[in-house]
Formats: sequence, C-alpha cells, structure tokens
Amino acid sequence: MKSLKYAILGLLCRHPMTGYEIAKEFNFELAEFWYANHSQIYPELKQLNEEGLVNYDIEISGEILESKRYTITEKGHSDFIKWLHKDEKIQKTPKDVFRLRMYFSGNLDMETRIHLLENQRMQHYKRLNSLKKTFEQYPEVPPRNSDRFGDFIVLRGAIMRQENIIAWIDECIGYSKEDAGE
Amino acid sequence: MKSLKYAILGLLCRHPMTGYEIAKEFNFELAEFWYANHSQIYPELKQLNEEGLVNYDIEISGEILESKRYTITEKGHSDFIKWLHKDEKIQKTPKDVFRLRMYFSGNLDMETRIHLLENQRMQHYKRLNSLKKTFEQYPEVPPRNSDRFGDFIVLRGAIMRQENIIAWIDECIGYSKEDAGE
DNA sequence: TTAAACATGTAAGCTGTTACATGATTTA
DNA sequence: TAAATCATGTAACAGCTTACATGTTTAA
Repeated sequence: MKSLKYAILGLLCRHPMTGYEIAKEFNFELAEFWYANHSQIYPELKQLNEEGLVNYDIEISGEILESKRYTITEKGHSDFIKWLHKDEKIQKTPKDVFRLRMYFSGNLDMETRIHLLENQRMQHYKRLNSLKKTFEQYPEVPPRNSDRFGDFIVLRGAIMRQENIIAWIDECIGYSKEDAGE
Repeated sequence: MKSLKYAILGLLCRHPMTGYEIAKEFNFELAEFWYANHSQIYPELKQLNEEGLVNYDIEISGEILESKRYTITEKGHSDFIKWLHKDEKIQKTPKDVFRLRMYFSGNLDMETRIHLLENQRMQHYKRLNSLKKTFEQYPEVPPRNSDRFGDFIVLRGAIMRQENIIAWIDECIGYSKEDAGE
C-alpha cells in the first residue's frame, strides 16, 4: 500500500519540512485519519531520498543542532499526483475493540454494560468537543482549491464520525435500559 | 492488547468451535468490526491451549480428515469475563486512506475529485445495502441477554457508520460542486 | 537551572498479510 | 471428474509500537 510514503509526499507538496515537523503534523492535525511516529518517519524519509523522491538541505539552529529540511523532487511530485488520481477499493472496516466487547455483551449484567457504554460516551463526547473547537477556525468553507479545503472536509468528516459513534452508543444505552420482555 | 485472544475466547464462550469455523466467523459476520486469517488463528489457538485457556478434542470426518474442536476452560472463561469488564480508553481514530487522499485533494481538478468521491460513494452504498439485507433478519430487538443482542447492536452500528460515511461523501460532493467564489 | 521542546536516529518485538504447503471430502 | 469447501499448519515480509540512545536549544 505504501500510504505513509504518500502521506509524507503530500505534506512536502505543500512546503519543505523537517522530519520533526512531519511527525508533529502526524500527531496533531492529521491524527484524525492518519498518524505515524518519528521512528517510522525518519527511516521512510531516508528511503524516499534514496529513491530520488525527496532532497534535503541541512539547517543549523544555534551552534550545533542540525535539522534536515526535505523538499519534494519533480519525480516525487509526479509520483504523488499519480497516486492521488487512483480509484481505490473501500478499505476493510477498521477493527474496533469496543464493538468487539459489545458483540459479547450478552455475558455482562446490565449495570456493567451501561457503565461501559457511558464511559465510552463520555470520552467520545470530549473528543467531539475538541474537534468542534478546532472547527471554529473555519467560519466558512475555504476556497475549493486551497489546502485548507482539504483540512476542512476531513475535519468535518471527523466531527460527523464522532457524532455518529455517540448516536450509536446512545441507541445501545437505550436498548439496554428498555424494560420490555423482562 | 491481545484482542485476538479475547475475540477467540468470546466466540468459544458461545459454543465449541474448530479453527476453521472461527476463521469463517472472522471473515463473515464479525468482519464489520473484527477479522483475522487462519494463519493467525491456528497459532493463537495453539498458544491458548498451552496457556490452559482452551482444550480440544479431535473429530474425524470421513476416513482420515481431522479437525480440532476447541472448548473454553474455566480459566479461559474467567480470563475473558475479566477482560470484558474493563473500561478502556477510546482507541485512536483508525487510519483512512481515502480521507488522506481527500486531505490532499487541493491538488486535484474538480472533475477528478468528484469522480473519486462518487466512486467511493457507490462502493459504500453497496456495502450499506448488504448490511441492511442482513439486518432484515432482525424484525425486532433480540432479548438483551441473548448472544443475538450483541450481534444486533454491532450490526446496527455498522449500518449507522456506513450511512454516516455516505453523508460525509455527499457533503464533500456538495462543497466541490458549489460555484460560489469562482 | 530545569523542564519542555527541538532534533535525529536505531533496535526489538508484536500484529497482521500474503504466500507457501498439503491433503480430504463433498457437491455439481 | 473437477471445483468448491473442509481442514490445518508454517514462513516471509510489511507495518507499526515501544523502548533505547543521544544531544541541543529555548523558555519559564
């Protein structure tokens, strides 16, 4: 699949970055649909460089501290654009440990079941609020050809996804609390 | 995390199964939130047996063909129940290659963007319909303490998730088609 | 002066996928 | 009799996480 490769190339299309900066992006903004640790990013950048898809210049902060600022090459850019154009099969539904748990919830008493659901609900609600806060930065839909448009639609998707999970949990709580048939 | 372990133990709580049957479950019904190939399941069963969490009896089909029917032990059962009771932090949002692509969609012309979105929409719509068909097996909410209740709520969750993805894609198509500001 | 942030890398280990490997039984 | 399904396993590899390893610079 090599998605990490394209995630990095896509970021470098915007502007040159260091590995450290890429890692930060992957753990903040992008984290709603992609992420990677620096231990994965540095070796990947090294390989992309060997493949001629990126170059780097060394910058010095202070007296000694070096950082490599990576720039995408023409080949890297055309590789990325080619990938971006491809139709793809929808991916397998992601694994979900909590749903696995709920699948087996017949083994739990109602009290525990509702407790687990409410605990998850609370956590998802917190995440939703933090996403909504970020969303306030977009008082209107950004221009369709700007980078911010991409940011906007995936953020909107993250909010919708979060709201949907909460709606599902609420349904589950509702079913669990119903008295009918007992 | 060892989730595969508990996924298997959970299934064996319902009734004894062979590795082959577990693999089938993981690739059909459960596949909406969990899956595993036989190449992962057989070694895992072997290990669970070594840990004393499952036992097996050998059955013969025809003249030669052997299969191992696994039964959960008391220790396995209590291990599973303990796991099932644990509160857990919500997991990281799963990686999503299509969202990654859309994040970078500023690099695509409108026609391609809409084409990609509509292609995904079509595929998600198909999956939704197949889920809805399965859902017809549940004319009403199954009893809260039956295994079928777990099946029901995760299936309901899968449908909601699928509808939500389609709603997001529709929003994206809408934004992409708008003429304002051009 | 100390904690946080900047900055880059490697190694070990776990999870999961694809391919390799073999063979029996049932159904069309 | 051929294809699909039943049935079990191992091996190689890819992807990712956690820990190891080191040191600088900035801000409180």
